[in-house]
Amino acid sequence: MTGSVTLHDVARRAGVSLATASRALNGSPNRVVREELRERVLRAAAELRYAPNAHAQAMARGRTNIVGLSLHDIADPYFSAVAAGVMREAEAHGLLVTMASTERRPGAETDYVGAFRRHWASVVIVVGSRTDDRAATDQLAEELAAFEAEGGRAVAVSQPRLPVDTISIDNHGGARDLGDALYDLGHRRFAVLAGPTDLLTATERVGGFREALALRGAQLAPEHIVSGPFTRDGGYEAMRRLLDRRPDVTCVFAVNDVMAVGAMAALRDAGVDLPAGMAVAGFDDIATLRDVSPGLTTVRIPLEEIGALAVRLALDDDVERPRLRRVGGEVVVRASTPAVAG
Amino acid sequence: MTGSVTLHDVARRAGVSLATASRALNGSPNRVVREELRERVLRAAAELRYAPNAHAQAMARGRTNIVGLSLHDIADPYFSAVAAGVMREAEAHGLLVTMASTERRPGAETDYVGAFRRHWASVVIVVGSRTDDRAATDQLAEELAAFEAEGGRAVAVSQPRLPVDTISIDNHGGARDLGDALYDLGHRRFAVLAGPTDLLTATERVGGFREALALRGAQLAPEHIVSGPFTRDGGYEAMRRLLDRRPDVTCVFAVNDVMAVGAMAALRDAGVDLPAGMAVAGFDDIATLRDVSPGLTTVRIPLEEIGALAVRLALDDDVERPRLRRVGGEVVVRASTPAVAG
DNA sequence: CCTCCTTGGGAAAGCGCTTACCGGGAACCG
DNA sequence: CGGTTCCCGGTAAGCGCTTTCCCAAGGAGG
Repeated sequence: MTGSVTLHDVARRAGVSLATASRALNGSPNRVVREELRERVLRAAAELRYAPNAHAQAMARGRTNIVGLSLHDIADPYFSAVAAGVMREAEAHGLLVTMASTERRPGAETDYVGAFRRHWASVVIVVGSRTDDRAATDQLAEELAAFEAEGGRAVAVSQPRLPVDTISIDNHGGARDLGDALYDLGHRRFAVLAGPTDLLTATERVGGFREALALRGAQLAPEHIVSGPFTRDGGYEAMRRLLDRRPDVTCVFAVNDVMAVGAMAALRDAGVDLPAGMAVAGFDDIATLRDVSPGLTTVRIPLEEIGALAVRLALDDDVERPRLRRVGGEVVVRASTPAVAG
Repeated sequence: MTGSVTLHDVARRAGVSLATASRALNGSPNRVVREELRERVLRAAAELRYAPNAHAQAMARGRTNIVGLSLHDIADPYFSAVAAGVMREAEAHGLLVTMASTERRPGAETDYVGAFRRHWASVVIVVGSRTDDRAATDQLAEELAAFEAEGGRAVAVSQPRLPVDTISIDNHGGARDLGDALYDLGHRRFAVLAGPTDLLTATERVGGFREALALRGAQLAPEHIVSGPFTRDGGYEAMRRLLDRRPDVTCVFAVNDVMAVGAMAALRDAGVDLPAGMAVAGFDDIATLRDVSPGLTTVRIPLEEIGALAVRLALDDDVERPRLRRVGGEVVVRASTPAVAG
């Protein structure tokens, strides 16, 4: 950028040296600037609309106020909720958030963490969950370790096996509780729209649900488990494939709300009456979807709070690290899963 | 950050000077580095896991690859869709997005643009629309002008009166078309949930809708226009207040989808049958809400495309500026607005 | 064999800031 | 009244990189 006003200009206009100008503007520790000079400097800065160069400050100070945030897709309400929490908390601490969307491209997290390293981010938050690609996870772990070795602080959300502070959503427990609740409503024959098989978030939810059913002796046949992307269309397609198998079930658990809504659309298109013809449950309790009709039974996850927690974890300097925080969910029963006769 | 590997380390390990190391890594223009040295440098860099310091590069080069994005609330699907477009396009150009959420706090945009200026962002995108606070707008205009004077490029979305490239959504025309479509379905007596009165996006939509009705001679009494925040709860509350007035209307236009969904919830809670008891229309065609039931009639706005366009506008160097791009919407009629007998 | 050009590496000057460190003057003490 | 402290402003050394400028070496041409 050309022509920007520098501290040099301010100092000259105020008739003081660079050092004094800097001290006047930053109020340097145990160092006083005479009130008169201070005011002269502040006035000059205001008159010139001086804006300190963040890069120069970063170089001189050796640190920044940047939070790097990597997530799968900001348009997905799950991630945008977490991002909102991160941004709210970051703002409260005077931090600026630099965000990168991996679009689920393998290895993208690692690239972005690298970018954040180059920018000397003081905090990096990685939100995601891929379980299959071991090599990619190892690379990410290595990059994060390098980042922390340089003095940065990293937090992973829903991404285990990383050598940093981790926030883990209790997908297993939430799905188990949901399974129990659905059983208690009288359902016995279930199907699951299982999401992507390589996403831990998805497989944990399937696992918890299966466990609940197994304990109660309810049915969940392998052919009643259909996988598919974590999207609306993924839910729609998975539901279609399930319907093709003419399953003898009364209740479908889609492992996230977005898929559940797609599934409901597929059911409607197939002429199934909702909720009477089929009970549908989701997971996450996405705010935007709280008013779908019939109201979607789901597991509420405090997504914004998780984002905020990630920032707080990164900022407090606890001695023993890495730490693991588990965040639980709460079953919310709505109209989409009516009680049925046992 | 301490302990990070610097170019100096790489140069020493490769047995060359800083200059050569830099040239080898960047492939400087009209300047050749002998292949053998080049390889030595690259190998050394890889072995040391060298990551160039972005701030040092910014200082030396006088520019950055940062896009600053300011919006109202990333958790709102309208803004997260635009943000997704910005990020996708930015990524394609090797840019990093730094994002700030104003939470609708007055003057926050100006603060954030200031922060982006300090970071020498090469592009700043402001998404928003506040019409009342003239002083705040002027300050923002001044800040953006200063930013562009320093060589940056700014783009405003839905925010007129700013001395920079602007993308304007045709709210008026979209709402007009929607009004026409609803009229053609047989509706004659309308109400509007008008959104915040200080948001241009909202008032333009009301204006366009009113114009369509006026032209056709349909009714839109002032007491049938209720304002409220652009949120789900805003829609719910506005609808409640409207119902208290026992309006004699067959169709409600909520000026965005999120409000429309809240309104539908309020109608259901009031025992109104949907869509038979009341037609409801929205605006935006939020992707996440495309499967609400009954399907919401709305005006589709290409939000992601608008985000991407903002980046492209900022990057191409057209001579004549500032430019104005108008983006239109398209009416999508779904089940929430059934035809009625004239 | 000498001069002129080309090739390509290195030294060093910044980019804009922070922060030791230095030093002059005033205040205070014996 | 000289010496010791403070107090507070200035000088300058970096932070890690890019890039201009200089210069040595080798090849071509006379």
